[in-house]
Amino acid sequence: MKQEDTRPEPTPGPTVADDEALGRLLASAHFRCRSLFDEVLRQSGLESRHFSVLLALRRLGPASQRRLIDSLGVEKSAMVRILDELERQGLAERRPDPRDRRAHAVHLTDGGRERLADAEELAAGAQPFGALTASERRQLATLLGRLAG
Amino acid sequence: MKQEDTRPEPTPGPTVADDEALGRLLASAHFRCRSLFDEVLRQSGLESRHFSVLLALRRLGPASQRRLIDSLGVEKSAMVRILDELERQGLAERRPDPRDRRAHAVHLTDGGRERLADAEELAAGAQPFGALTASERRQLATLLGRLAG
DNA sequence: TATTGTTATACTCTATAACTATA
DNA sequence: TATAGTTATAGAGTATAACAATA
Repeated sequence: MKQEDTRPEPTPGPTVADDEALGRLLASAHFRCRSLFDEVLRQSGLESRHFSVLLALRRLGPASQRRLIDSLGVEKSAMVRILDELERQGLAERRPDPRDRRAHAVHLTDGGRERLADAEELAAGAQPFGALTASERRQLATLLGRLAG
Repeated sequence: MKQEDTRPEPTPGPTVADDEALGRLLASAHFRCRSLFDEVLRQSGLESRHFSVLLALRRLGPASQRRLIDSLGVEKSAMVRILDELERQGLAERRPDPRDRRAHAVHLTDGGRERLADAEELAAGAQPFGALTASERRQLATLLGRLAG
């Protein structure tokens, strides 16, 4: 029979209630961050989701929807809608991919590039993480990266 | 005329693209955390939002909807729906508040208390922040707290 | 058979406004 | 006038399944 250890735990260990509170904090920070972005971007006719896709297109160059989806972690049906909206505004184009006739090569248009530059200037004023120093932002990115795994 | 400083900035300063990437990380961590919670809680017939309110009721004791709203940061119309669902399952009750006839005193029922205990046991298995040590969790809470302001 | 993209549906969360009954 | 709560609506997000065209 094992001996009972009656000493209190050295570190109490996180309770479920702690996890729940941290989860709410996560939600609140997320929504606040996005609403700050959206508020500032509104003047450019874009929202966060468009901005993210335009940035990805500039970063990756012409890319299939599949590649954008994997790169941004967006649902494929959501990506269809976002690209519809970007095309309607003339900011991106779906062109045929000569190497795979199922796929589209999504291109950033000149207009899209300009609009992105404008949006970037606006977004610089959003400062959604302005409460944190550069080092703290890196800390946060590391911690969140481990969670998003 | 001011002299041009041609030295590179010591710390490059966060770009808008960095902020955008961090925002996506925040979103992804948030949704992953909630889906882990919901998945594990499903067996108890509760979802995260119910769990949060039940925890708050146990923590605060009988409380007005206004108090729950302020305590959890939920919209008042959302709180109405959550309490409707909890009442329908017999887990909480809206009773008249003798001191303010506009307000309800929301009570946790015995059934609610039991269901909460069951849900807590289930939720302990969710480990939404299991990738982090206790100290990292505290770090994360501090950083997010500054963002949620 | 698997993959790319499309369409449709459902549910959650936020946000807002209009409304009631009280204070 | 302001507050507590209700109802309704709109918009964003996730998630899923079914489908067409192509690999």
